[in-house]
Amino acid sequence: MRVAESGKTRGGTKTAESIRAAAVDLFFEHGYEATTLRQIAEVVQLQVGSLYNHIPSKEELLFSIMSGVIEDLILELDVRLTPLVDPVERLRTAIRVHVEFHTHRAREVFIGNSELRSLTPEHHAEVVKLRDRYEEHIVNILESGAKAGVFTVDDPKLTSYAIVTIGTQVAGWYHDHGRYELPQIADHYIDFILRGLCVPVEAASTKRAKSKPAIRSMPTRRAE
Amino acid sequence: MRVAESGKTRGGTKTAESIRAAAVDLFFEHGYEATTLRQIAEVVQLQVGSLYNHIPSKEELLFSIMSGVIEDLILELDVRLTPLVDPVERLRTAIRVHVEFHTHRAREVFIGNSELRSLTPEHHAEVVKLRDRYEEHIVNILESGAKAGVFTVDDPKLTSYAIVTIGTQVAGWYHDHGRYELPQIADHYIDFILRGLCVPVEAASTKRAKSKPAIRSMPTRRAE
DNA sequence: GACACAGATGAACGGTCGTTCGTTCGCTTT
DNA sequence: AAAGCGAACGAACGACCGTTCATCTGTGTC
Repeated sequence: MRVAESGKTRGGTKTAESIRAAAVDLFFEHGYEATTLRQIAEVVQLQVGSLYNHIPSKEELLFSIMSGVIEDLILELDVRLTPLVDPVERLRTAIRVHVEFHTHRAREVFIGNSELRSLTPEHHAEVVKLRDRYEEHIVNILESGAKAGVFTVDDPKLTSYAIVTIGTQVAGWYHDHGRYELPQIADHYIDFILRGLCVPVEAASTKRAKSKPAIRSMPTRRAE
Repeated sequence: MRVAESGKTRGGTKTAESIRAAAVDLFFEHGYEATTLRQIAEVVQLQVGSLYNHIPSKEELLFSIMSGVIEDLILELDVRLTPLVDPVERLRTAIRVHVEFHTHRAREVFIGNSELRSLTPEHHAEVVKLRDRYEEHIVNILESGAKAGVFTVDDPKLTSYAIVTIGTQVAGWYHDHGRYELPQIADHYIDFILRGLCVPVEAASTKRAKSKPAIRSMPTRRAE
């Protein structure tokens, strides 16, 4: 899979881009409030004041990270979903994209999920709007599948919460070269969710899987 | 259901208890790092310095909140699970306890899930150990159910992640007098999860439900 | 070689932070 | 009435915060 790299989609000079990258690392590790502009400056080998040649403020830096990652996610989902029409296949792909994106961009995603309250009211509202727009995609898939009679879903919104959160939390513990391969994880949850929607999984799950046996080992430790 | 009220289980003077309560509110609303001891002092009508007659430090205050809430959760789960032997019934109850506890103690739970990195390494390790102990309970239920042949579960650990996270995120948007009743939410997710484990839900779900029709409306907005 | 200009510098600003501490207050026990 | 003591006070500590700004530097253009 190809997920757009951090920041590739948005412009920015070399320096601005490395400031952003350093901020992502530090915000992820210590949190936005606990991260100092002086720490960021040290990583990018600059004086504190020099940062302001590239960013308007600390809060704007956070906002650009948070809005950027959701925009990329929506973009990626759109691209991957466009050629598909079958609701089951669309849901399967949506889950796969969600899991893959959230693990590939885990640090940014984590920031996006935990630093909302540090935004100004205006930026807060903007990010929430983007997030809503994403969840709407999932709900739409569920509803079109329900209408087609292929999903059994009491309440699309409630169910979408479950689906999204399952995929999101993978980012919390997955890391490369861990015990689980990413496609395995995605398939595991896809099957789990499809069964939850009363889709006969054996027939639907032929795209992948079947190759590897069920895994029994555990990941070492959840991140953070 | 009766969930132990915040702090009831642990001792503490009147003042110490109101400091803890104020801290929970403020940590929840603004985050640990962004919360000032002066804010806490103002809420409990004290001078800043006086707080130190009741707490050893700001970090210890956070730690007592975080460890306390998990301890209460484990306690509650133990109490409710003890009389049950049937794996399906045990899982059903575990999910119900998880959802109910996480909504009743939403503020503390949110703090517990987001402020881990503000703890000292020692406290961090201790909280993680408690969390692991809780998840072990869920895994055990899944494994005993799998052994009994009533659950179909490829990977108990992976599946327990999904189950726990579904129940946890409810705390993020549920609020009293919202569009959803708590038992409805729990039942909805219980059925969803049981189907994911290949348990025939129609036969198993007679305990509750059937009374109200499926709901279609949405909650106003996710919290935070 | 003069000029322009983006970007780096580093000192400084006004604030706020968690924590400490000598002191005082008010209640209980003698 | 005196002594003892937990708790509140309030000023102070040193450290660090995000941000500003006048100044310098280096590179490309004419």
